[in-house]
Amino acid sequence: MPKSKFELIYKELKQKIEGLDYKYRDFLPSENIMIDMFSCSRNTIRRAVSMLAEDGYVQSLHGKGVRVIYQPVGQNSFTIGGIESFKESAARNNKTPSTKVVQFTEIIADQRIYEKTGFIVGSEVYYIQRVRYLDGKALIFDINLLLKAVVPGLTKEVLEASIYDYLENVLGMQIVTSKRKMTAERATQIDEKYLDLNGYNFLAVISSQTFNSDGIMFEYTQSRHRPDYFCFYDTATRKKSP
Amino acid sequence: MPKSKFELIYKELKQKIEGLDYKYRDFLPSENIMIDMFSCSRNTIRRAVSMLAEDGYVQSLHGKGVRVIYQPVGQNSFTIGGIESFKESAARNNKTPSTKVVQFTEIIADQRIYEKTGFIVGSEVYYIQRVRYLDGKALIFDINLLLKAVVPGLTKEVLEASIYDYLENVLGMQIVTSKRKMTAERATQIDEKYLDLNGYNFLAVISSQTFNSDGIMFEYTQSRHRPDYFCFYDTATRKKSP
DNA sequence: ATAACATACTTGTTTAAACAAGTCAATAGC
DNA sequence: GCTATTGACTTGTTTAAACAAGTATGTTAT
Repeated sequence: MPKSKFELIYKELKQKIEGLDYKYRDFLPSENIMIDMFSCSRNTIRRAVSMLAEDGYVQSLHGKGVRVIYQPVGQNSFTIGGIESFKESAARNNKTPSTKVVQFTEIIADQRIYEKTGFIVGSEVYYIQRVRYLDGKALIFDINLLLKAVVPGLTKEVLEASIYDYLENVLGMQIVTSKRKMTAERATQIDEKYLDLNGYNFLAVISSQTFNSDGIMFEYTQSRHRPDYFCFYDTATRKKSP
Repeated sequence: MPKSKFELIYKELKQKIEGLDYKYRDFLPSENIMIDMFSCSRNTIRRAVSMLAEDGYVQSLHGKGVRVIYQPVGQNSFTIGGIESFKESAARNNKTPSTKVVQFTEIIADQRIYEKTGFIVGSEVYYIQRVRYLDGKALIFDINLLLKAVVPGLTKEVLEASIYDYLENVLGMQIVTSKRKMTAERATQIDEKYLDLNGYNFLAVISSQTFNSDGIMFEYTQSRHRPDYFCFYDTATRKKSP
């Protein structure tokens, strides 16, 4: 699977920053130096560096250089990254995941569902509820709506394993963009029924719409997390305004 | 203030998408067409389009075109955008903002503060607590720590207005990168004392570190929001992995 | 009819070059 | 000693070109 050059450079620089070869407040080698290091053009370097800037790993200082602003993070809560499956996140957070399917039916999207999820009225969708366990504790309650047309042969076994694995490796679908919304909500009776809430009466909720490589929104997910095991990271860069 | 070409194109396309000139699931004009429309090079177009993709406004489909995936959002809660001041967010959400300073002292960063905020031990910092009102309701509790060396002449008047205004327009400082963390937390006694919690016993919390154009982290902020007035949006794009 | 191919599109990657603009230190001139 | 300028760096913007690769639609040959 030959990756593109800028991705390789991006990955290598990222690893060096995470491995503290380049430390917080250090400068990366200048573009001209990196051109020799990686034997590529300036544009390719700049592309890799700008990806690191998007990740909040570095910041470019006009006329001076590119400074590392990455700081290693203390890992006690469950962090949410880019687009990751539950299994991938669990692995990154060094937890053992498991999943129980508690609901698996089909419905037709009506006006109310459209407003909540974005599925066009009349679409046939799977409606799924799952409880996610980390190291044996029921910490996350997932509600999935999946476009039936895009995921025809869905079974309970797939749901207990990983939908993303199935989509990407079996159906060959590529997940590309995910729009997410973060809120905090009171726990419902269903949350209380299925989760180990440990006294909490509220949850951190991520609602997301996922688009495949055809630009079709094929999934709506709501993940309801116990707050003490939840953490969402984000980096923003200021755009010149008015 | 002459902006760069790619920013102008980005802005124009963004407005057309928000104004529904290009609607959900539409394709943008092809790159070659836009080269003529804006009389510029292909790279410049591609840069503007990739910014829209980062915003979750469009998605590129190899060999086919660039599809709009922007959907207008229902506006009942307080949404968080890129890097925005409280005043800017309030304006965008059509609310009248006001601010009360309830604490304004100076402290020296110790080990505990370093671990929580990232300020180097021994730094002199301002410690500020403010209550933020939207349409008269006390909804947000803000804790700010600001590096004194970077913001020398800070006064209570500035805090009641807008720190960002002061930094950008008076001190000429540019805010560039912001690293943020989203969590949900139980309300403290201080929260209960100052906020109209309306029965809620928990809050949505955003903790952020802000870097200026010298790459210096000069601010740590914790914003504690009443959950029913809080919403955080984000877009992620999948990167090819191992 | 159908399969295969050609072709004219689309976006994706990479290189090269030129110029603008910010930073910093050494040097020249006072 | 001090200031001003120069020059050598840095990143930022823009154009141009070539080739790769995915998609759609035609036409051709079976």
